[in-house]
Amino acid sequence: MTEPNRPPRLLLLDGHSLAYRAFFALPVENFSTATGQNTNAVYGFTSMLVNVLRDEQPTHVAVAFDLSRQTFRLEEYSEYKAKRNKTPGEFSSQLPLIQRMLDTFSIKYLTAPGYEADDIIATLVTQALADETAGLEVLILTGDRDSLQLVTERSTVLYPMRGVSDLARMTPAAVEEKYGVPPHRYPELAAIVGETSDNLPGVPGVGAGFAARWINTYDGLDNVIAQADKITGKKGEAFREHLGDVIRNRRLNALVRDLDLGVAMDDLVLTEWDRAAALELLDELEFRGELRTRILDVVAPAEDIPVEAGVDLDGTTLAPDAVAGWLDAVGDQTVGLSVRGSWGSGTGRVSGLAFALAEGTAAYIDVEAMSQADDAAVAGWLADAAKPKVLHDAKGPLHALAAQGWTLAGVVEDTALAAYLVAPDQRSYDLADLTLRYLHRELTQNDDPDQGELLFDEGGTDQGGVASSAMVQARAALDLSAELADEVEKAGGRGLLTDVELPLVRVLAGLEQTGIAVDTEHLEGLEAHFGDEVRKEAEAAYAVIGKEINLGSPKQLQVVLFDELNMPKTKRTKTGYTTDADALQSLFVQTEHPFLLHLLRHREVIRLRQTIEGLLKTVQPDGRIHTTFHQTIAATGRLSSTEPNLQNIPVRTEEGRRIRESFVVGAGYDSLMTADYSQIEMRIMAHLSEDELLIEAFRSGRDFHAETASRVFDVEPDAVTPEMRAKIKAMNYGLAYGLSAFGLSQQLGIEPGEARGLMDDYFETFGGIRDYLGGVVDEARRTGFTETIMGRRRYLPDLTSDNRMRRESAERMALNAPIQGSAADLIKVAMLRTDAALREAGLTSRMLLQVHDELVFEVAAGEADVLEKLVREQMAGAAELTVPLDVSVGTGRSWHEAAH
DNA sequence: TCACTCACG
DNA sequence: ACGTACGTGAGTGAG
Repeated sequence: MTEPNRPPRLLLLDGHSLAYRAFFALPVENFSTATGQNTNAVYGFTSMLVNVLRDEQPTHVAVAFDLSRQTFRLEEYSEYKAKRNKTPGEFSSQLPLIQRMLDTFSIKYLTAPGYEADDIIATLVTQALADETAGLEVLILTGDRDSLQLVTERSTVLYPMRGVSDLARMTPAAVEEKYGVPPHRYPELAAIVGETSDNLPGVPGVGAGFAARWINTYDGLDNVIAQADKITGKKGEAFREHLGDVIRNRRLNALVRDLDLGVAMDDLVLTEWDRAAALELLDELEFRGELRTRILDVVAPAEDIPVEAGVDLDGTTLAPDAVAGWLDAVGDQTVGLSVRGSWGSGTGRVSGLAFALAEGTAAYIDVEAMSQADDAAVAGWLADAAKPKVLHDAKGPLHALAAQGWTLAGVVEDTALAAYLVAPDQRSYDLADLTLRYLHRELTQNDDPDQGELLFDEGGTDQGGVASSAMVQARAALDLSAELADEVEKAGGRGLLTDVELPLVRVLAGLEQTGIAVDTEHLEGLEAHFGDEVRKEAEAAYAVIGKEINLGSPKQLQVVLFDELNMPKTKRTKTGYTTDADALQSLFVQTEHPFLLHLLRHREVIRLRQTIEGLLKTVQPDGRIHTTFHQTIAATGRLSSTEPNLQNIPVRTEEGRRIRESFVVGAGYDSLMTADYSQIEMRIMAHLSEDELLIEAFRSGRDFHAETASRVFDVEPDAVTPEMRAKIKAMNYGLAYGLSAFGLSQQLGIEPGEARGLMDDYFETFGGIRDYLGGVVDEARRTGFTETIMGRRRYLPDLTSDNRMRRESAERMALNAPIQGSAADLIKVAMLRTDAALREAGLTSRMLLQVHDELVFEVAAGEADVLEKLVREQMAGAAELTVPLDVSVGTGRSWHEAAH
């Protein structure tokens, strides 16, 4: 299944030239199987192919091969390609393997007797571009420069630069830039210059520069030839002398564009691949490492996996009073549990429960029709920690069950969390997606006996299929947990899952259920205040430009700023020029136009008003906001918060902080307390890098940024100026993001040169950091993933991308993931420890929020001191690092006051 | 639905 | 030559 809106894109590969390049680029001795089969060309070719499939997402693909050396060109010119070494057997033997690989990917490969791969590609390009309505874009991956003549606005050549890893993107502009002639004139130039690899000599002493100049001056090779007499000097002489060669070259390097290949574009559509055959071939070629993973990632997106047979399920709808007996019979078996009903943060109801057992039986209980005895039996079983249960995404069901008055214990697996740890970059962890991806079956009950079926006992009723779909889901969760257990194990994530993520579900459910109290009157007052400001600024802005526009429309703004007011153009975005705050600020510095000030201020206050409106809408009848925390969204391991997002409440400006005044202590409690880790990410950096100076800076307990600044600038700590400190602070923060000199210069408003110098000095001082950061990327490239202190992995296949932007982006992710992810690990552990300690100590105070490095608590009367001590202890002791974990604590009536 | 902008750590 | 710091969520405009 292809995504419906994917642009149609045809990828054509010159199999021969690419494999040939790979053959010489990769050392044979590193690529051969136990049986002595060489695989370097297969490896290199496949690697290029999957990278381009991944980076370019073509919808149609074909690979062209030369059939033999016997082509029409050889017939015309017996010396054609004569200087080429005899194709070594080590190479030829790999071509059939490449073709088998293509078969398993369901990619067509084509040959044509008497013609070369180039001619096949030229023909397909011509076919593809002829049909304007299809709108196919064409990409040609080839190591043969003759194909440059095929470049147009809609067809691009990807040309391998060195070896097999870097691709040059040859658009018409790039061809013109590199050779000085447009693509259709490239073969004219090549005819003059000659092509050594094809044994086609050109005009001696004439290079691409002169050839391009002639072609441009006389408007094409034909005219150059016609007016050859006019060319003066030695080069002109040489040209006239070798005119025959030039004409022959031009004839031979013209690609044939009208072969009868007998294929239509529709035949080249990428379709389902043969997973079993591909795995078998990968095994046979002994491709075990990173390429295997990359292939499976790229060629096997979840939706393309063929659906295998379903499962038989022997299902029962339990009649009233039958529940206890059924659950008794289950004993201590692990049960897949699916909860029907609805839920939100701290609310919900249960309408049905489905249980599935590994042996194939399943049962459904209509909760609304249950007897009292059933209720008791269910309650007992749910609360029994010795009855192991598997759920998918347990936090929602936990809320619903709690609302029903049921406690859930004995959750041994959450398949959403397991799948997240195995591959944290996924967009969704839907049960249906995972079932398809890991179990290769659809998450629906099946009426087709060949595909497995759902059987009901005689007495069973299933109105609308509710019971059967619930049982199918319970079964899917159970089967998935078994399947994912291996994957989790392989990814080294078992400890993290069992000791951190799984128990955290309960803590998060608690936070959501508790919520945080809001002073709605205060919020409403602010809303009115900022509303006034918005109107005032809008009117002032309209007055300046003499008309009313929608200030919230970047498009209308661009018209005003760049067309009407003729301001200098800002940085480009996809659709125009940016109007973000940085750009407006810089425009103001240049033009001092008052419209900009009103616009900026309007943005600021409308934003605050929006934030307030959003918050007011989410206040529940209990006067509190109950956010939802998501545990499987951030690829680094962080939590996220939605409806509303309480992790991005303004704090950086005075006005913004007024919103924090609205988050207040609730009835029955004394105050709010915040506790946050200071410089958690730099401390992790110190721990991971083992940089002695950095560790020392933290152990000293003095101002960290000033301390590091004094080291970099080599001055006494007292002599560190605010400017020096600010620069090093920006540097310290940027480190964990994979900073660039450019980024740092932007941040600080200094010249890139100065930023570069600053970085050099910094890394000179903290050599351990430099070595660590370099090592992280190398290691990740080798293994395919990064790892946090607690072994949380993030896979970054783009580290080997041929696309420079993607590759560098992946490198920055690789730098950041262990830092941000380790910090996430730490605070999760801190939450678990704190939660346990609160219960242990029997305190009434409770945890309300987590904001990445900060925890917010509601403090019960008389518990302030003991709570602070407890929280400090649990947070600081969350991990044993080579540097101390510093926790700072504040208390107050509101979140604002509780800041420190 | 995507692009832009901007809030947080 | 080209784009430029990591990770999120939400509201709005526009196609």
